[in-house]
Amino acid sequence: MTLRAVGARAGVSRGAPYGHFENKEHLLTRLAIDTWTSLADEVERLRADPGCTPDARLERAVLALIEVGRRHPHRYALMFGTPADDPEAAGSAGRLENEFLALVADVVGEPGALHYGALVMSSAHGIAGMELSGHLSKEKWQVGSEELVRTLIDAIRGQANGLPG
Amino acid sequence: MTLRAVGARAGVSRGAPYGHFENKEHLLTRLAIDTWTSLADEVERLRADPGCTPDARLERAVLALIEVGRRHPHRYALMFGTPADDPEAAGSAGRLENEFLALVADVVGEPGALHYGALVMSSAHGIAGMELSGHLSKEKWQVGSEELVRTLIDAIRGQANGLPG
DNA sequence: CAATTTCATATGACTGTGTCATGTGAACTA
DNA sequence: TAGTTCACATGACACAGTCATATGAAATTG
Repeated sequence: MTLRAVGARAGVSRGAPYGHFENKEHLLTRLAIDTWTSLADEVERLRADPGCTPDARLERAVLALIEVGRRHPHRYALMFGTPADDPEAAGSAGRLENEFLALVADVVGEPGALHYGALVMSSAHGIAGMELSGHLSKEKWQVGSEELVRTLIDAIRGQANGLPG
Repeated sequence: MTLRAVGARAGVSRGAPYGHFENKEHLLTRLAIDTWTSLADEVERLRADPGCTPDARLERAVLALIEVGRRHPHRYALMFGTPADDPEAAGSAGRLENEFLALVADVVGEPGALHYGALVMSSAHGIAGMELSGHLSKEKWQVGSEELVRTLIDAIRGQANGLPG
């Protein structure tokens, strides 16, 4: 997305955004932060929903992340493309990570939650990325993202419960 | 990387690459293909090494993918950023995917190899991506990529062997 | 050896994009 | 009414991707 395109869509000139943002990267960082925050809000609501098992809640959270990639690929790329050294970006990303951490802890227990949380977060991001880039073709692998998420959660639950410590 | 920078490094002018590549995207696609191919070669050699267990071989293959991300972040981004609709790119990517598939089959058995292969490939990509974007800070998660890879492989092996079908 | 074709590259021009200095008009304020 | 503020437009600059054209060296051909 070019700044001219942003301007055109908003009906203003190309230089107008520079009154509100220091440069293009700052504008993009703002978009990334908003996306992180909105997704964190969604997962937070979802985590408060008592109407399903911890497994199902975690699954829906992971699918929510993947859905952002499907619906807003550019925004999704910004989330993980924006350097994490911006404090506000790191904060909003951390909020989502903490939501995932809590959901994972409900599935695998508190010890090891960080461990499996990192794996779930990374795998979710990887599934989204593979699907986005077209490298997760159903024709090739005969599975879709939804089944992968299911398999992932089953695997870590089994691993965590079967081999404590 | 701009084409002018490519030219400067090669000691030629900015337009010189256009005698060899149709446009910038084609040049970058070529880089992506070379990276896919080189990694597939490396994993193929690794797979022929009889000196370690199937687990260890798969682990080293995943780490090889992550290592590309560490050493050549731009090339890594090109691999999964280049649209997979280019036939040659799809072919070279498919070669690496098949190497992974074979390695995974040695660990979890033939049935379910596609299933777990897709998960391993996606998770590996996700771990690499999280590390690259700085979202896998050891301070936050208290784990590094190496341990995540270990955990991932343990989890899918346990899952595949414990619950057949 | 001379003429010709081929080929990689240089050069200059055009477009599009990020950026900024400056100007302008409207809304708000004293 | 005059001054301040604020968002935006305008025009300019630099740079990147692209292409048409020119040049000069190497290879080929007679």
